[in-house]
Amino acid sequence: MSKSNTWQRTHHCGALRPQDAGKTVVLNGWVASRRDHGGVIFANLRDRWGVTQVVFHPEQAELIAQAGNLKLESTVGLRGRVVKRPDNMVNPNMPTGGIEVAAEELVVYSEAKPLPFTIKDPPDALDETRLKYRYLDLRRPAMQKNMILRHKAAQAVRRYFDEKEFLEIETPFLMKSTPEGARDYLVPSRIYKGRFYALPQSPQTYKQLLMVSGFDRYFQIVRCFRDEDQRADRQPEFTQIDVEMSFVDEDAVFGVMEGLMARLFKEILGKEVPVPFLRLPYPEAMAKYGMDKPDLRFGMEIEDISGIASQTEFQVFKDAVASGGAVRGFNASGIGALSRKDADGLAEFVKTFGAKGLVTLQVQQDGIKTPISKFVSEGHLKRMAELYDAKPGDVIFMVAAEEKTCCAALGNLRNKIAADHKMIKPDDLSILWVVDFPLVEWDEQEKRFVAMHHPFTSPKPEDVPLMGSDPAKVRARAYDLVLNGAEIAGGSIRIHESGLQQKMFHLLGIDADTARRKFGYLMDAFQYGAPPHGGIAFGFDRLVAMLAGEDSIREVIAFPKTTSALSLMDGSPSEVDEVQLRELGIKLE
RNA sequence: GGGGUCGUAGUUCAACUUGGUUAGAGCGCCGGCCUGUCACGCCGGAGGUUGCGGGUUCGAGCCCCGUCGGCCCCGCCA
Repeated sequence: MSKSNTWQRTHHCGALRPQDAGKTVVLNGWVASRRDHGGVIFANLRDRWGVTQVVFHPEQAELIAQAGNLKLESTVGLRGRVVKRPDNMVNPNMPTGGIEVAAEELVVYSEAKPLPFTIKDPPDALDETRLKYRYLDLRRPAMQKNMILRHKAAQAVRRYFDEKEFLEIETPFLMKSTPEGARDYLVPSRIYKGRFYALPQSPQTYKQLLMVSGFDRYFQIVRCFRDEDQRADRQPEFTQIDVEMSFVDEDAVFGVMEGLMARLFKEILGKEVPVPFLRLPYPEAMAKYGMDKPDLRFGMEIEDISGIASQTEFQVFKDAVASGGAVRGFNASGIGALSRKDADGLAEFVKTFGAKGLVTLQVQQDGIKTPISKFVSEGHLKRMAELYDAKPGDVIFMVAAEEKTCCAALGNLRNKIAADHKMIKPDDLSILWVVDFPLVEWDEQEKRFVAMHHPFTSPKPEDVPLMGSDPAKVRARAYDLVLNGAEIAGGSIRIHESGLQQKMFHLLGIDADTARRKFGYLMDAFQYGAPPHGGIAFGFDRLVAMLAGEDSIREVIAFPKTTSALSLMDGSPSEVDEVQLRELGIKLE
């Protein structure tokens, strides 16, 4: 059989069952394993559908010789007869374990060199090795499963929006660089030297313009680019489910998105998700959970005890309150005794969020054990314990700092304690809207207000008068969707009047000239009949990662980059020819 | 930009408290044996610029400085 001809398979490697016994079949696949017994030889053939055992019998000398030379991960074609295995040889761990294929003819399409690592789950290779040979890593069943799940989620999204009369419309990847937001990836223009396109951080302005065009109900599964530092859940390019609707308020957007989430969980995981979702105001989220993406799968709500704390003789507490900060904490109920080492570790942890230290109260049968007993009377300690409703076996964690630091330290500590003490049951689900975000926040470095969401987010109508007098108090018509403590979507009802948009730019310290130069097209568009509109964007990679039960979005992206934005496989970014640079009019320093 | 952690055979790891002879093991690879395994088994063998550069030392995988790279985190991410 010539190698140039690919045998056309009759079945894939996960298909055959005992009822197929007697059929002559052709399989194509990779040699996943080979077990040479000196006489009989077994091999497993793998493709993306499954694995099938092939058996070579010693009577066929030529075949046996071929099989004996089979290299792992070579691609082969195999013709043979399906044989039902005797009961004592059935492999119950394989879907195809009831049969094997007795080989009659074998062709090696491509012999594989020894692999840098074994194709198996979990991988026995480091991330670095996996990324360098990503095409091999993707052969692992777990990765294949993730890619299939991602595909299914994308198809479910498309079906859902299509049913709801949304239109999928593509928007440009080469667009105008905009101020605000993340650092842009720039693309030099060859025709106009010295000018640059930017890759979209999101199709935000385009989808708003599509609303002006009358394409009420738009969605797109679209790549976005942000040149910022990476994390387990952040890649330089990532995928959004981008959505926009006209003539809507928050309720209309929430309704459609809750339906989408329910559909995805049902189709992908077979799980029912109760709708509507809880709506938690931002100030409450910050006060109780210390963050705008709270995980409600466990309790340990944060309480402010600045009142009692300032009455104690503990200078750290008194100073914090006196200087306008707070003393807050939460009760890690039932975690039991805390070793010195654990306590030190947790203190180090909160320090990364700016806290100076961590105060612990260990409530025990015979009293309260705390490092601050020298400064705080027994009465005060008891009142604190009461305030946190603490019983023996509980540990109260407290941080004294300015409010922002209290939130960050305690909010993240709360998550860590829950994770460390395995407080989250596998099937628990926490899904909620966080609403009533501030429109802007003060940026100490830039000495100006910056948009908390983005500059096109509408303020609440009743708060518009405050834009001039007390901007920090203005609430936005913005919302985030939070799933198990991760922000998976964010959106808002937008500004659709050029006047209000100008006011917003003014508030952000963007002068009229700059606003016109950067966003003139949007403000112009709003003057020709703009519908009230709003929308949302999902982090599709994060969503898929959660559905797949993965901690890092790298596990659900076929070809991800490293935390330093390198592609270890193809070596990008790379230097380019001098000629290319000259054409673009670019000189390197 | 900052912090933590890691980098030793193709690969995953080890080499101890305190720098000291020839840097070890599993898997993989190569050779041999094996007719029912399914991570087959057994015997033997090859395989090393200890990421890279410099320094300290009689002597460095180990200590110091720099650099490159992986992962996690802070900042950043409208």
